[in-house]
Amino acid sequence: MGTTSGRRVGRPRAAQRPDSGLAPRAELLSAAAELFTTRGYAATTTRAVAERAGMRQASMYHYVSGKEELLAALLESTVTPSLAYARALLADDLRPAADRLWELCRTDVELLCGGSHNLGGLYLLPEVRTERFAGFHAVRAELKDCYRQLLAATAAGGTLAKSELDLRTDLVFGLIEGVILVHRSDPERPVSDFARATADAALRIVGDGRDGRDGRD
Amino acid sequence: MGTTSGRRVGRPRAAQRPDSGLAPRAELLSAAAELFTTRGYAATTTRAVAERAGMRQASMYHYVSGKEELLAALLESTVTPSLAYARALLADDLRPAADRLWELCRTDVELLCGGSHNLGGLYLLPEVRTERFAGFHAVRAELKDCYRQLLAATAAGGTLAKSELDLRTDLVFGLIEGVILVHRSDPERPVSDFARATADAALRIVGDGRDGRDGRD
DNA sequence: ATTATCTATAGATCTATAGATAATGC
DNA sequence: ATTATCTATAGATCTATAGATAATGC
Repeated sequence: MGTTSGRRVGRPRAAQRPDSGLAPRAELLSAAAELFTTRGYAATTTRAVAERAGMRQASMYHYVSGKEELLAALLESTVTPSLAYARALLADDLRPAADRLWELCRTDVELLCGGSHNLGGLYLLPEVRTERFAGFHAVRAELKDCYRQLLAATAAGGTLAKSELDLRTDLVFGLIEGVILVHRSDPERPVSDFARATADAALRIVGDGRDGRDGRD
Repeated sequence: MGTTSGRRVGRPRAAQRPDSGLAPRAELLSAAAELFTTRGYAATTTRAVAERAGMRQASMYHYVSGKEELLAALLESTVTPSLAYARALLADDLRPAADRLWELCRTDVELLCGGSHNLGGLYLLPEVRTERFAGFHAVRAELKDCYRQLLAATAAGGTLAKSELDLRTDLVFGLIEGVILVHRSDPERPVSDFARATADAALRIVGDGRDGRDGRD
């Protein structure tokens, strides 16, 4: 993987820094994650990304085709693990749907807020709405559909008309994604507590009264 | 106001279009609102704003000092009316706090989603976090504090410890602001219904069971 | 020979200012 | 004379490519 040894092929970097242990492409992604989330996508230059990853601006093009590829990769990395987990939960039809929905919410919040960078914040960038990120949007739509199916399978969800079900799905999904903003406003709060509290809130929106679903609190 | 008559002082515009009826500064703000929300702040050029407002790029500087001033003005215009209303509700101590909180949520969603542009979406721009917009942040913090006070005054809120109160305030406030994203995903839904549903959801997060607060539905 | 990097730069912006111009007002 | 606009442009970017260079590999 090129991460291991000390001596590496190719011209040495101009400004060498302590080895991050990451492969160059991963370093670029990490740098982009930080800069895109804190300064915004459009405001971040290729120079800023490359330099933070320890290389010169032009060298970046050895690994990626440009900024767009970085953003696309980051977006998909945010949502793909959630989808995998959501599908597993959907298949596990022994557990009550409300428990599984709670668990999905909790895990999503942990994933969104847990990473070192506020990756979930990338959802919110206006640039993301463009055609270029259709792949991400498709995965996200599937994830939302998992939410809808779980919600429909709960006791409270079963009683709702379709339009009302769609509305509550949107509200729950909106709460989970919007939670990024909340986390931003108080990053001190322990993520695991926060994730549980958000999942509780989500189930209250669904209309399920029970709290403290995992026995704690 | 210069809006009234047909013949106006000064060199005529190069590309004249049907009179929008707005004063030039208002035209600029409206153009900026649309472009900032749909394409993002950093990605929007002064040329794009000016041209959409019907004037050449350089002419914009006759009315504003640059893009930042436009964004600052738009942000404050979004949050100032909410704050005024929140204060009025806070002072009206005859009505139950839960009713007033519900009303505040509903009105905020209407204001955020109701305008022709998705102005609330500006909150989400990463650029907004900078020092330059301290004025906006101050007003927003006051608004959030109104939410906290109303929430604390509800029956359910009165039983909460301080940290739990802060958490629920953040969740409710996050839901209201995040609702912009939900609205984006389905702009067809009638705003007034949506606003009521969101206010219901907010009160469920607070822990107050009652629904359909204004007697409808 | 292969590879990962570098330096240099052309071409395409974008912002903000300087100075000219075409209206109305008096 | 005053005003609102225009055209033109200097200076400051920023992206993406071309071509050179300094390592290891064989």
